[in-house]
Amino acid sequence: MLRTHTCGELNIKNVGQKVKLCGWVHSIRDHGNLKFIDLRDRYGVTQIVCSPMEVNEEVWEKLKEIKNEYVISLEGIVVKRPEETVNKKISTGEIEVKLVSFEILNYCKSLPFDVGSNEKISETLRLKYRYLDMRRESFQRNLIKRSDFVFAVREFLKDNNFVEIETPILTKSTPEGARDFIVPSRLNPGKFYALPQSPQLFKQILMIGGFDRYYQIAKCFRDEDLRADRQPEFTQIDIEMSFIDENDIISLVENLLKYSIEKTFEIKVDIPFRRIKYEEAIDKYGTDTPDLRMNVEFMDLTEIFKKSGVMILKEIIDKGGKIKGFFVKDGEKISLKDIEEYNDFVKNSGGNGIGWIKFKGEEIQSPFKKYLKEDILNDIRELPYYSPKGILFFLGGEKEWVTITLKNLIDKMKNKLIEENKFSFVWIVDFPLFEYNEEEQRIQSVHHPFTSPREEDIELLDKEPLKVKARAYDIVLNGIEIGGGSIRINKRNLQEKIFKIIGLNENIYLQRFGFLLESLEYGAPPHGGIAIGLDRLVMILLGEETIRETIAFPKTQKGVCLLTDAPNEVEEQLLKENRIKIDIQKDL
RNA sequence: GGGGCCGUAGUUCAGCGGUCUAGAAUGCCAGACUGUCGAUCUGGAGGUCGCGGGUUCGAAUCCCGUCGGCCCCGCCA
Repeated sequence: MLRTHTCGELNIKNVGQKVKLCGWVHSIRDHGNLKFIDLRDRYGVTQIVCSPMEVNEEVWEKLKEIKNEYVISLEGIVVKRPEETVNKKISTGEIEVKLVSFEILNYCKSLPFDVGSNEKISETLRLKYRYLDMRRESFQRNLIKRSDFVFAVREFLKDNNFVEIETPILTKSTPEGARDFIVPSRLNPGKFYALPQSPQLFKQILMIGGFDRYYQIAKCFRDEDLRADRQPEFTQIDIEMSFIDENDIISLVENLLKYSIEKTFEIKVDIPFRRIKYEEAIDKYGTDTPDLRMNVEFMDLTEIFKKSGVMILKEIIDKGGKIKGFFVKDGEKISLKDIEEYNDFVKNSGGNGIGWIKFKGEEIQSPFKKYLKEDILNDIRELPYYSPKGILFFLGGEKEWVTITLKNLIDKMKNKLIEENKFSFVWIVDFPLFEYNEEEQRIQSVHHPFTSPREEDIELLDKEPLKVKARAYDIVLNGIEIGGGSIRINKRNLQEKIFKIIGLNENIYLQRFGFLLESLEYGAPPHGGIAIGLDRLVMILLGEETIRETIAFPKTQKGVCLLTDAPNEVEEQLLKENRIKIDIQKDL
């Protein structure tokens, strides 16, 4: 070992010891005949002190060569700092190491950005020099927290009898769902593997193989456009269980999250989480990923405004439209200028504008004031979420448009509506099994085609498939979907029926999923599971705005790795061996 | 496929109703300094204002295109 201690380890108890340290030169403070060097590794910073009185001339001369981010090893004596020079900001602040000798293990060029400061650096540079970015405290902390969190997850699952099993990365393309990344097969010219969008089918097969509790920290790949919370490759905590129902999975995940989050972060997790039905979520929040930190629910105000004399609203109602709205509890947070902005936003979304009533005790302020008689106001005051100094916002029009526009509106007001920054988990349940894809003119699965319908809805499959509910559940944290799962189909005939409903004919589904169908005939137990987006979850727990802050080597929005410059062109020979011809129109 | 924002010393930014011979801070280089920890002080170097074209007597600044980064819609079973 080149070192006896790390740079975060020494304290007053080590005074007098001769130690060896290794690390990066964090900063040098040169006072002429007295130099301080902060030596850093991932455990902390230790101050090295040296003066020409204390070291031999050769060492003192060589010290002049050292610059920031040089890697050095050194030997020295731990000494107590003079009382008035103790640094309370660092764990090693009570001591310093008096230099005896040192060695430069490697030099460092002039840096593209300052590793020692917390200054915001453009992400382009951070990604190109990721190894320097990683030396910075904030990003280092993120990766360490992620590691700790994953460890806690494994610990919990191990304690609960789960077996961690790896599934293939080179697997079969199944065109349902996201676009696949494909890999040519040299041994099978013209054929391709696909990278897994998730280990879905393998984990079901594992259930059939008798591993009734499986998990994996699984890499998944989807060739779709990137977002702040979406990367082409990402990691899921993938779980599957046999002989269980929805409540077992939900309760397992609640306990898993409580254990792992409380162990890793200073965050309290209260379980069980609230459950909201899909339809209710859409109706009250305009989305199936509601952010319950905002204390806001949409209400149908059509009946109330029917009685008002406001012509615009009356016309909307007569045409079959709806009036929906919501209260902002603390109306003082919203200025007339803000309302102006919201009004413009609604107009840009295709509406006439936003209606509003600001309550000030008995008084009100509203563009519709003269049409709002006491009985209507009294009805409004009876509504849930009313507060004497709140504002009611409302909007009329076609029901779905109203809901979506209200949802977009509360997103704009988000920072005024979130009262405390907590972590708000919610389950969304009772999803429909299918939805209609207008573009492709066909029925498709809301989750995936292996999701089981509710027992009581099976008879609806033939006549009214869109009314069938799924045994599926999504988990949402602060308005972001962090996971989802379902009870799966474990009977061949039901699975075949679902394939047919989503428009796969027998030839196709046998070719794509024949192996699954066959396995279902060999004693497939009832089973189900869930997948939790690890990068996203950690992102939220860390308070980060992008998933890239939780991934060591992420890609840019164009899917490029700025560190390695992937993707790149490959050797002609490799293309030949894989029987691939490139067909790109080169611009001239 | 579409919409928006951004691109100026190594870095973070200012300048953008045309005059800039492009500034600041920090970093870098040289020198001074025995208690600093964002050390301090003195001096210095450092820029094809992403790239290409246009308008203009004159463009970092206005216009068009292009490249790159970010955010969003579509897409993500």
